[in-house]
Amino acid sequence: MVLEDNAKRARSEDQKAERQAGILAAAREIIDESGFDGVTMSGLAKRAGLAKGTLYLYVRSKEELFLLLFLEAMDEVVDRFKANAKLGDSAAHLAHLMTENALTTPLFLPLFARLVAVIEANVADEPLFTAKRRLLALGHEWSMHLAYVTGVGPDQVEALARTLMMAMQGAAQFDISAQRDPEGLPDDMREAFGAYAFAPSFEPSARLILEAVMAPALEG
Amino acid sequence: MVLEDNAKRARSEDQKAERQAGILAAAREIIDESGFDGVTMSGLAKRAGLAKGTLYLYVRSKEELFLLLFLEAMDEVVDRFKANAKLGDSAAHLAHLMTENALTTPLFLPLFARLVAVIEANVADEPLFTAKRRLLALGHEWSMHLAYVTGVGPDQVEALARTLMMAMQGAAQFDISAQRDPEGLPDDMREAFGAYAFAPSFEPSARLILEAVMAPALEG
DNA sequence: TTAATTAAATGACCGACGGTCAGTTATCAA
DNA sequence: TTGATAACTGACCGTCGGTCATTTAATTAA
Repeated sequence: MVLEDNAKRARSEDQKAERQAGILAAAREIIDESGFDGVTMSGLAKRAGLAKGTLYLYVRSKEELFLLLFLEAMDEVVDRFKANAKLGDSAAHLAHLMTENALTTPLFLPLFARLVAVIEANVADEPLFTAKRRLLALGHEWSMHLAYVTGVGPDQVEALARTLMMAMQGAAQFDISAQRDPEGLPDDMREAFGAYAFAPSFEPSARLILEAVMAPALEG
Repeated sequence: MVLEDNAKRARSEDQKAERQAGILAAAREIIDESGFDGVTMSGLAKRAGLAKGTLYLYVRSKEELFLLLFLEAMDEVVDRFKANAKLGDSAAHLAHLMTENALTTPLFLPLFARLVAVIEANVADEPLFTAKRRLLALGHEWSMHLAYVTGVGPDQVEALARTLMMAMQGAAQFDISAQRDPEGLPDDMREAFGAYAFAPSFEPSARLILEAVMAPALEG
């Protein structure tokens, strides 16, 4: 289980998994420091203490790397939702939980925003299918818990979950613009960029959507 | 107004505008044939009958080109909504109109999906601000007409418009995956990709959102 | 008509990047 | 100790977006 720091080569499966984890950690560091465009495979190799060729033994492409990071983040979001959302929570509270979960899970929002147009567009088929299956399973888990806490029937929850996911995708997109440093922005642009931050965009929308579906569910 | 086909150089402003229009047209052709990744500046120059350097006299970067294309598409979407949505239309009908407008305006959805993560990320500040101002103005026009046809008050329409735009962004993202040729997809993936096409994703969500906001507006 | 001026057009060139592969060498089993 | 395995390396490649010194068409001045 423990890999020697000075170990030169990863032979066992455990060691290989640790190598990959090290690569993902190095990628997270670079993203924190220089954003997604700051990630280059040469730079990543250097940061992870490997040659560039070695990187490709553990990650098939740059986009697959991002996909792996997103899977981890999505996993965390679903786990937290299952742990925190309780039966009987109000629409407002659920909307708040979803917002907080998404916002405070590192890299979730920026990766979600880039998932389709940037990441999926450049991943080979096989790893894409693998990831997609995992994402669908996670989405299903999330939907099931949502049905449980809201009391929405299994026939309606899929539409509800899809609508919420769509809103979250859109809000994640807007949030990229909102994250821009206001320094150097013209005055009229400052508002235009900042007004679309994730929380004030998503939370009221999620609440509206949840209330619209939960109201009849409670009556019926 | 009429530019000679064999005109070698664009001197007047009209001629320059026509050159740029020709470049945009060539870009549309390439996108139709080979998708967005098929657009390279060398290939575009060849298609437009120009040297690569000349391209950069009319478009400051590849992403600014896409931004210009999106502005045209957005313009068309807003125009069509203003022309087609009438006072008294039901939520279901409005949702249908929005869906059709988005779906049948060439390039609108794929460009919308790429707008933030791909396009904005790589456009210089000045052209970005110019485009953003135009987009905000168009969004405002759209909102005003939406307020008029739904009877939603001016204090609420901004939130409504934002929620709808978020859902449309998300649906546009999903639609990219859904557009993938099912050929060669594993059976279980075929459903997963196809199920998220734009119309069946967006239209019911838009209807739900519109009904939630229009119901109290009609009562009050 | 000709010469001087302007600026549109050109394409060879550059740097950066993602990805590859023939060769090297650490590790382990015999 | 030796041979086999496969983890590792980094020089190299092709592509692409973007630049700029130079060319040349079009316009203006002489």
